[in-house]
Amino acid sequence: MSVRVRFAPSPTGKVHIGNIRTAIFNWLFARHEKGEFLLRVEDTDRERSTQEAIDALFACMSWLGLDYDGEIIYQASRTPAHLEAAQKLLAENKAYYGKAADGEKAPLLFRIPLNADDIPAVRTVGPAEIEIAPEQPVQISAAGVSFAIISRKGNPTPAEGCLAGFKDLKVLGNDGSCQFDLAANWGAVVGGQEFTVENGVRLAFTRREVFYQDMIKGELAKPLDSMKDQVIVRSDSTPIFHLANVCDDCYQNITHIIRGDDHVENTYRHILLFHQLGYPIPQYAHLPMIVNQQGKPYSKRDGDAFVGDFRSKGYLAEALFNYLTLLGWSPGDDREKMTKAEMVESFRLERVKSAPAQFDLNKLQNLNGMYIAEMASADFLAWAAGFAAEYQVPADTSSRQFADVALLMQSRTRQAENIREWGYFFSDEFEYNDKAVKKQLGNDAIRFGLEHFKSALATVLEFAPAEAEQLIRSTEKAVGLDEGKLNQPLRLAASGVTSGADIGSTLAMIGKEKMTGRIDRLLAHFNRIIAEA
RNA sequence: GUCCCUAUCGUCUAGAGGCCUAGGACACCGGGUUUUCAUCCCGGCAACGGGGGUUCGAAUCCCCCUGGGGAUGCCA
Repeated sequence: MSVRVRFAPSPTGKVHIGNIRTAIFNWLFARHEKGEFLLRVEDTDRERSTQEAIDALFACMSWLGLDYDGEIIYQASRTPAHLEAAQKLLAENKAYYGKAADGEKAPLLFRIPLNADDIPAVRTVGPAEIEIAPEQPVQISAAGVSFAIISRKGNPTPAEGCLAGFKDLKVLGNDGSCQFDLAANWGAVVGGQEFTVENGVRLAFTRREVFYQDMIKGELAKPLDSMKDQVIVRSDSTPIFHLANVCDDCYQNITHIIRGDDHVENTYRHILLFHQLGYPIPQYAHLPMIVNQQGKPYSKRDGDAFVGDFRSKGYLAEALFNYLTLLGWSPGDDREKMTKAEMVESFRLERVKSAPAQFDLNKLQNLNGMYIAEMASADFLAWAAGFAAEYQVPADTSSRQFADVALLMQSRTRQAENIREWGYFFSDEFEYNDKAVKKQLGNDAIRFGLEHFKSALATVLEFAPAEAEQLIRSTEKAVGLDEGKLNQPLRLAASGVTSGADIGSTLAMIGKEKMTGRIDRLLAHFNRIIAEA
C-alpha cells in the first residue's frame, strides 16, 4: 500500500514553529516515499478554532511550499461519523456509559478490550505483583481496579487501571491468603457488580502490555494495568479528540502517523481503538519537541515562535524550511544547506533524533544569509523593497538608486533588519558613531585631508567608484597621509558608521554634491563634540 | 507522586564495540584576502553528565544516580 500521511493541526492559534516542523517532516516523508500528504483541520474545538487561524495556517504552508494532496478535511464536519463509530463500539460492547455527573448525561467510555490476548498489539509480559497500602480498600468494577500504591517515600498514592489490565487478579492479604479472585467473579464484575476488598497488601496478576515499533523511538510498550478506559463521547454528546482523530485516520486511510512526542502516551490507546474499530494499525513515528533558547518548551509567551513572524522578520521560506529540517534530523553526512530535492531524497524517519532540540536563532540567521546571498538580483530587490518602509529607508523602492544600493548590500544582508542600515544612501539624516568620530578625526592631518578631499571633489567631472577611490588616493598623497588613512573618516562622513560596502562604491553612490555637504557636516559635528567634552 | 522517553562542544549534530588523541556546522577568538565592512581562505577555543558493570577493548551494550522532556483531562 502506498504511503499516506497527514498533518492535522487544530486551528486554535497561530501556527507555531513546532507544529510546522511536524508538517515538514510529514511532507518530507510523503515526498520521499512518493506517497500522499493530506491535510486535516481538527477544528472540533468550536470555542477556540478561528477562521483567522485557518487562513494563517494555509498562508504559512504555501509560503513554505508544503503542498498537500487531495481535499482538506474539516474534522468538525465529520462529527456524525465519529458519533456513529461510537455507537458501533457501544453496540459491540467495546464501549460503555460511565457515571453521570449531577444532572448530566453519562459520558461514553472506550473499554480497553477485555479479550486483549486476541490482539496482535498486546502481549503477555508475565506474572506481576504490586504492593499496595492496606489501609486503602481495593475497588473492583467494570470500570477498572482502583487501589493505593506505596510511593518511594512510603506514602499511599492512589492508582487505578482498567479491568483488562487485571484479568486474573488476586488480591492478597497480609498472610498471603487470597482476599479476592477476579477470575472467579469475572462474570459478576463485567455484569456491573462492584467489589470492595479490605486489607489487601498485594495485587498479583499476569501483566500484559500494548506494544508497537516506533519508527523513531524503537519498540515502546505500556502495561494494560497502567491504562484507563477513556471517555470518547462527552456528556454533551460531542466526540473527544482521540475518537475523532482515530476515526479520521481510518477514514483517510492513513498509513503512517508522524506527530509530536507529546502523543506517545496516547498511542497505546489509539492502537486499541484502531483495532476495535476494525482498521489496520498504522505505523507511528514520534518527533522530539523543539525547545526555545532558554531550553524550555515553547509556550504562548514565546511570541517569536509563530511561523508568520519569521516571514515578516525577513527569513526566507527556504532558509526556515532547511533550518527546521535540521532540528532533530540530519542526512548522516556533513551536508547542511540542502535543496528541497536533496532533503526529500535523503529523508529517513529512522534518522530522526529522539531527544528535544533547542532552537538556535544564530544558525537560522546564518543559513538565511546564505540563501539571501544567492538570491537572483530581481528576487532580492523585490524582497528588500518589501521591507524598506518598515525599516525607515526613505527611498523610492522602484528607483534605479534603490536597486544599486540593494545589490551593493546584498552580500551583507542576513535578515531584513539589516536593511535599516541602508538609510544613509537616501537621506542626510543619520546619527554618528561618536566614539568612532573622535577616534578618526582626532588627528589634524585627517581633518585637513577631509577638507582637501572636499575641494578636490569640486574639480572632478566623473565620480564613479574607480574615480572616487582614485581621488581618495591622490588626496592622501597630496596631504602626506598613508594610503587608506582617509577611508574610515570618509565613511563616517558618508554614513556615520564604520562599516559598509567598499568605499569607492559607497561614495560614488551618494554622489559629489551630497558628499561635499556631508564632509562639512561631519567636521562641524566633530567640533561640537570636542567642545562639549 | 507515578509511568514513559531522553542525555556527545554554548547550540544543531556525526558516531550503531576497535577507524575517536571524538568529525562537521553555527556562535566566539585569532590570522590572511578585501587599503574599510561583508563574502572567502587558514587556524584556535570547546563535548562523550556522574558512578558502577560487561569486554582484551565502550561515546557506543547493561544497571544505578543526576539533569532535561513528555504523560498522567468529559483539552487537542
